[in-house]
Amino acid sequence: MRAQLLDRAAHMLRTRQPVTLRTLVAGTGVSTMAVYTYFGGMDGLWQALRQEGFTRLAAKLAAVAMTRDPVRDLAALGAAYLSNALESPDLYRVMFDADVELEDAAAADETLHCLVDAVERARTAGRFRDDVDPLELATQSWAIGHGLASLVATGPLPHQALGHAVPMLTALFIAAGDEPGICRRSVESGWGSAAIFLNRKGHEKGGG
Amino acid sequence: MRAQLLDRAAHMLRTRQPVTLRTLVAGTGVSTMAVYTYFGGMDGLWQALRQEGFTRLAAKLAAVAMTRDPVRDLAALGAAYLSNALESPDLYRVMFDADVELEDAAAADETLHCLVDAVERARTAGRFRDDVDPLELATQSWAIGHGLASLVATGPLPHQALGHAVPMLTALFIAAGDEPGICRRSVESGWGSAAIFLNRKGHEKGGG
DNA sequence: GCGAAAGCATAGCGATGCTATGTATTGTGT
DNA sequence: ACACAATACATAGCATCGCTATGCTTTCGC
Repeated sequence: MRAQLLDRAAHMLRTRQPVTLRTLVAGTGVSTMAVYTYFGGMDGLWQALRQEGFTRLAAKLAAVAMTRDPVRDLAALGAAYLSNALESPDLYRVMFDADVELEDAAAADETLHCLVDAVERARTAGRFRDDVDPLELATQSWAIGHGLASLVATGPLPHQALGHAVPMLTALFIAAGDEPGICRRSVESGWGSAAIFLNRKGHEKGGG
Repeated sequence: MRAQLLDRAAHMLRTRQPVTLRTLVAGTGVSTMAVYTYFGGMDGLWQALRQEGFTRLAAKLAAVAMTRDPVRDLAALGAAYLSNALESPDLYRVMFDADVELEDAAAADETLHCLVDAVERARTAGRFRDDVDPLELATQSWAIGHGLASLVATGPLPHQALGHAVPMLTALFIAAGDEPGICRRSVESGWGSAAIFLNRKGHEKGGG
């Protein structure tokens, strides 16, 4: 039942229906009190939705196949991140929008972990300098991804602006010590692994 | 009266009081209808607040003194951007948070204009390559600033994470053709011009 | 000084999230 | 199997939200 309500809330978010206490339970045959027994109120539901968003994101990132090229993997993770943000922009917005700020640092850190790992692999592989702090570079990559995703999801920038991720990540990794030519190829390769979504303008605007 | 309501709304935002139709007019001696005559409703007020946010930001950016070093200026603009976002994080959130998305592209473009100018100056000064698209590089700089500002303003990242802007902008500008050593000095110089706010943890948490 | 129009106050509407109370439904001990 | 306790859910009502309909006051045109 908890999962059913969460799925319904996510679906209503995706279909741009207003998610209110009454509209959420309408159609499920269940009453408003269920929201309180399971989430303790609407705030709890939003919080659970954010957790769900981070969980799905982590799953998407974990599904990215790692290769022998850690820089490529970093770009692939960035592409997966942006792809996920665009698949359900409203859920992505909820993940950062809300005023409730509980245990997000933990969830965000968890999500970032694979990025940190990839940076470490790149460093031990000699692609990045030894003085590169994996957590710092991962955070910077995240900031790039989030900046683009946020600007695109909230309106001001068009879809295709996500393509900026390629030169930005390339610049960041080159500054971390990677060789420019190789880096460019790696990033483009990683980006292409999941960029099908990103290069199409509005692959499915109205959710069916 | 319009300005008074706007200022009060901004103040309530800064002091974390809930901004509702009734709490907004309470204390001003004016009634709820004033909001409708001036803004046409709460949506109009939020929209006006966003406009106000962009206006203040544009003023802050315009107040940055331009120098002979356009790369330094770019970093100074970035620092001003982040400084403004941290001075009133709730207002900054409103600028991008809301579901209302009117004429923001115009306001955002206007705000970005000085960035584009600085990039063009850097290019004509020989700091950047000729094939650098000023609008693209300005947008990328903006994405970095917004990503950091957003992640810090919405919670997950601590204040000091804004310092990531220095290596990130440096990497971006070096990739645009600037000479690494000079670029680093320019960015650090520009960053230092307004970084007093940014390096202090929480310079005035509770608004007085 | 009179009619028109705009600015603002009052009261009430539907909808929101939430809580108090009542009713099943489940689990447990003997 | 039956009584009792605890949890899960439905119903009804509360305060508050943004908004609108209506009436009063001020201001402007002439």
